[in-house]
Amino acid sequence: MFSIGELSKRTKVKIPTIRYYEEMGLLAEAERTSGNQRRYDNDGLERLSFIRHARDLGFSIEAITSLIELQDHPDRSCEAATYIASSQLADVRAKIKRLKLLEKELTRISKGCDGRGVSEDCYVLAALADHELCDRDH
Amino acid sequence: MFSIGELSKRTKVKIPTIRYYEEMGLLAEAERTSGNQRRYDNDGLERLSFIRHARDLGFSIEAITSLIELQDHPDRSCEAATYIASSQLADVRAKIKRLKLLEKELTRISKGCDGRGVSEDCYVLAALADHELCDRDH
DNA sequence: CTTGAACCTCTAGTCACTAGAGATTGTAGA
DNA sequence: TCTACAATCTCTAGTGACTAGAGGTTCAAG
Repeated sequence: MFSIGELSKRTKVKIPTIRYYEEMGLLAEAERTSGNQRRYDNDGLERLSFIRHARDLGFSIEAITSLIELQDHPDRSCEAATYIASSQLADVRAKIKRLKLLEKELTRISKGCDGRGVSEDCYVLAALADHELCDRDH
Repeated sequence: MFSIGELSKRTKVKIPTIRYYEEMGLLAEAERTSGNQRRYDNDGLERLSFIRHARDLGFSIEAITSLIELQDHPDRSCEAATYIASSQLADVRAKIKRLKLLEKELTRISKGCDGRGVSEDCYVLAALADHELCDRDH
């Protein structure tokens, strides 16, 4: 049995965040000492690691809640879990695509006034003002 | 002179968002009719387009505030603006890098239980629970 | 002059935390 | 056993960039 601070250190999840997860129902309510402090065991550690990993992968709290529910009801859980993971993957791919477009345009914009003589107007500001200069929509 | 609804239509920025930008000081306070409704001219339209474009590119409200200040004080504005744009670009590139790692891992996870026979435990959940399976840290 | 769409302000909610105040508890050393 | 102080507790409020809704007012077409 260990304290919230210990759990925090082991999982690298900040203390207020742990309490927040508990409040949100992601984490079961922890046992308490007679003095009302939380105590955790290995189960709590594993569950929090799971949550942390899923958050790192960009799953929303809502999605994680679903995944946890699936863990507790193993019937059909595999298909549902795969579905959630695939949606997440599609989401990530869409974000990458969009960011690449942004990268392209920002590269163009940033190159405006490099080492060479600075013209009267700032190219960066002009580029931002004039959407027509963009190669594509966004 | 046109109304906030008209401005919204032309810029594709929602009405409450326009008011929010005004409140944040991004947009100058609009002129008002005798009945207290906002009226905009071409200047307002251009400034909002600028803001919208910058937001689309992921610039924060804070960064846009700086860019707008630069527009009003053209001395040295070019270097400063280029700096802001470059930071933004670095940020975007970092995000892309991170998302690509996530994509890789999610692909691996999603492939767990495809069409073939569903095993006893869900691979997706197991993969999420066990960080050790990851190729890299995140 | 009437009607109803569009506008106004204000408050509160979203997501996933984070920060701080003020009080209580746990624990190591004397 | 006492003391000191680090760690914990609950609670409220703040973050960024909006979004939603209530309840009231104004504009413009017919």
